[in-house]
Formats: sequence, C-alpha cells, structure tokens
Amino acid sequence: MTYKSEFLRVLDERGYLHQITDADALDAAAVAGVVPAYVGFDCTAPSLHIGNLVSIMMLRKLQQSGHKPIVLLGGGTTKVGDPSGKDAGRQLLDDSRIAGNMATIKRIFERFLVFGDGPTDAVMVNNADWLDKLEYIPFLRDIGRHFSINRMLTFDSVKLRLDREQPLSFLEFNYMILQAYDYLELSRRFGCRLQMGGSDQWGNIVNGTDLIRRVDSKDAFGLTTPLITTSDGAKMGKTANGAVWLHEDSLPSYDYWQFWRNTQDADVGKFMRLFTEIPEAEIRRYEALEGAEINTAKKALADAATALCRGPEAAAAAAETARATFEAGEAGGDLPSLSIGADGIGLLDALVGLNMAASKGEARRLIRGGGVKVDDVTVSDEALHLPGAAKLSVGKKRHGVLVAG
RNA sequence: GGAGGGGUGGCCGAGCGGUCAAUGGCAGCAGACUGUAAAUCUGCCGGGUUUUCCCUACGUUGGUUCAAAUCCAACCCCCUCCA
Repeated sequence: MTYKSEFLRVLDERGYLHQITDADALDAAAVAGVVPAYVGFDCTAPSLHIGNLVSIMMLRKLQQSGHKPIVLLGGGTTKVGDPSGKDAGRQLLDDSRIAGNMATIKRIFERFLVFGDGPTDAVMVNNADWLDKLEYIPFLRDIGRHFSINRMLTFDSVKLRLDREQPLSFLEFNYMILQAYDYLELSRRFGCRLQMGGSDQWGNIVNGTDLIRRVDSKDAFGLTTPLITTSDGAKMGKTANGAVWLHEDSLPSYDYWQFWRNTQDADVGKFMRLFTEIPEAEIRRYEALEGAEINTAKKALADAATALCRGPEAAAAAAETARATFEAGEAGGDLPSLSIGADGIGLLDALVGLNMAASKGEARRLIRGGGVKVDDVTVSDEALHLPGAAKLSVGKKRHGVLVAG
C-alpha cells in the first residue's frame, strides 16, 4: 500500500515494516501531527548490539520525519533479571551497574538521535521510575484485571515455551503485563501513541495497545520490524569474538567496519536500506554490480554504517586500515597491536596477547593447520621467537601488529 | 506433599562401570577454490606442557570400586500427572 505519511513511507521503502496494528489510522495520525513513539531496550550489558540497530534506526527515521522518539530502558526489568533460557543463575545486576550501563547506552543513542526538550526531541526514560514503586494489590486490581490468562496462553512467547516443555516462570509470564503497563505509563506521561519493536514483540505490543484502550479509552498503535536474518537464514550479528557491539569500548571501530565489509553478497542491498542512509537510487546502482565488483558496494555499506554509529573519522580510519592491510599488504594503523619488550616475544604468546587465539593450544593448532603468517609468510615453527616488530595474521582476515618498545 | 521422567562440552543430542576429553549434528575457526562473498571439499574444535604426560569437566556433595558420565545415597533444579 502507499502511505501518506513520510514516516511510514520511508519505513516501508526501506524494509522496516512487518506488522502494524492499524496501518491506516497510524498513517493518518502521522500526517496529522507529532506522534510520540517508543522502543524498549534492555540494559543488561554496557552496550547495545547489532540486533538492536534496526529499532534504533527506526527511531531515527521517526525523528527525521518529524515525530518524537522515546527510548525506554528496562532498568526495572533488568533489576529483576530475565529468567528466560534454562540457566537459572543469570546474575542480577545491582543499581550502580545498571546506572553505568544506562550511561554508556545513552551515548550510543546520541549518535542517532537528537535529545532535548523540544516537541520532537528524543527523550530517554527508565521504567524503574514507575515499576519500582508499584504496589502489588493495587496493580493487580487496576491492571491485572484487564488481562485474561486464557488469552495470554495463546501468545507465541508463552505458547512456544509451553509446547516445548521449557520452563516459564511466573515472573516471566508477567513480563508482558509489565511491558503493557510501560506503554500505558508512557501514553500518560508523553502522550505516546506508538510502540515499535522486533517481530517477537508483537504480542507484548498488542497487549499494550489493548490495555491503553481499556483503561484510558485511547487509541494506541503498534508496529514491528521483520526479524533480520542473513540470506542463509542465520540471525545476524555474530563475529568470531561474539556480538557486534555498537559502543566503541566494546568493539573497536575497525572490527565494526569489518563486520559490514564481510556482508554476504545477497544482503548488501537490504542492509544498505536498513542500516545506512544511502539514497535508494544509489543502492540500486550498487545492487546491479556483479561478481567481484560488489566489493565496492560492501565498502560503501561499511563506510556508511560505521560513520553513522562511530562517526565519519572512525569510519575513514577503519576503511584506510582495511585498504592498507588487504589491498596494499601493509599493516594498517587501526589493527590491534601489542607492544613487546627488548627480549621480543614467543609466537604463541603474541597470538594470545593479540586475542588472535583464545589459548596457546589453539595457537598451536592454527600454526599446525597452516593458518598463521608472520609478515605474510606462513610459519610452521610453534616455538618461533619474534625479536621485534612484525605483522601477524591468522587466516586472511585477522591481523595484528607487534610494536617494539 | 505423592508418582514418574530428566539435568552431558557454545547449542541440540548419544553414551549408561574400564578402550570416555566423551559418537553424531549445528555453530565456530583454519586450509583449498575465490572476490575480505556464497557453495563445496579437507582439517581443527576444554586447558596446559618437554604431546603416547598432567590438569579440569558429564547438576551438587558424599559413598561403593583397582576403576564412575555410567552404580548407591542425600540434596538442588526442570518437566509431566496426581493432591
């Protein structure tokens, strides 16, 4: 369908839309005036990762098209600890850790959104502000009465668990209620009329819109994004070292750039639409490239995505390091480095020290398998001693440098 | 509270007294081929080391045994049914 509002038109064109509760009404609302909208984020870690990026970009599009983004951090729910999965012992975070995480997370958002007090400025709130104060009996009476267990049991998040005979604690069962309550609270505080999230959030979001309708007799909307997978079906966002973090303290910009550079051919266009602001016409041109030419497109993707998240300078530095390393065969300045003393260092220790191998045993295996190069020459001597500066490589992609001194 | 089933390496899942650091599969890493892609084939895939050696590991703690992931006991947790 064609949308009248800039907001939905952009989301549609760029591939962000999966489901909308009432597309026509939301479209009309977005034409008529400012729509405050929110996305909730967990704050168990000091950084968000690529999996959150679609939602972040969506908030950015929202603001760019003249609406108000609300970033909701789950300080309250984080404190309780998400009981999902089978390992019961996930540690509970204390207030100071959560506060610390929230501070760094806010810095990520500042790259994507404009915060302030204006009508379309972004705001960031913490659901601990209201969840902490809830009183059980009044909450049950005012809110709990609107939830039917029969219906809750039909939601995928619950149903799948039960069908698979996986544990589902009462606490977790209550998550959807708490999330619905968050939406109600934001509706009251900021006039929030839209909640967005990943497709797995659909049930929770719909609960929120229903609750607002029942309690306050107001219309509220929900919108979800498709689950972003790579073209071979895997969830995106993993590298050799784990999650692709958005904050530079958790993942160097060079690695961030490399993540995008290594996108599969088939995903380049999709990722450009979702994670960059390259104009559609230009994306089409990139998509038309064939064979090895598509590497140009991947570099453009990496440049643009890194510039958005890490800033143009970090992106340029990463791009230059990659160029020097891969195309000129030199050691680029952004590569991980390890300084060594006058005595030099053993090859195994160097590999471990540069995080290029998790253990000496792994380093040995890599050497035996012919995967390690020193200054571009494959080595076979595990006991090799490196006297001074050198470039180390594991495979084709992972490089590091030893710096004398 | 009662009865039954179950807890194994990042995940799934075999093993059910020695030959078990533990079959398979997935994921991951490396090699070959390429384009820092995909697919395919090959190798690796707990840690250490002076590599037919030593640690650590099959929910937890004890016990039986020359020997336990495997048997016994207690405890913890999960699932199903009953109350």
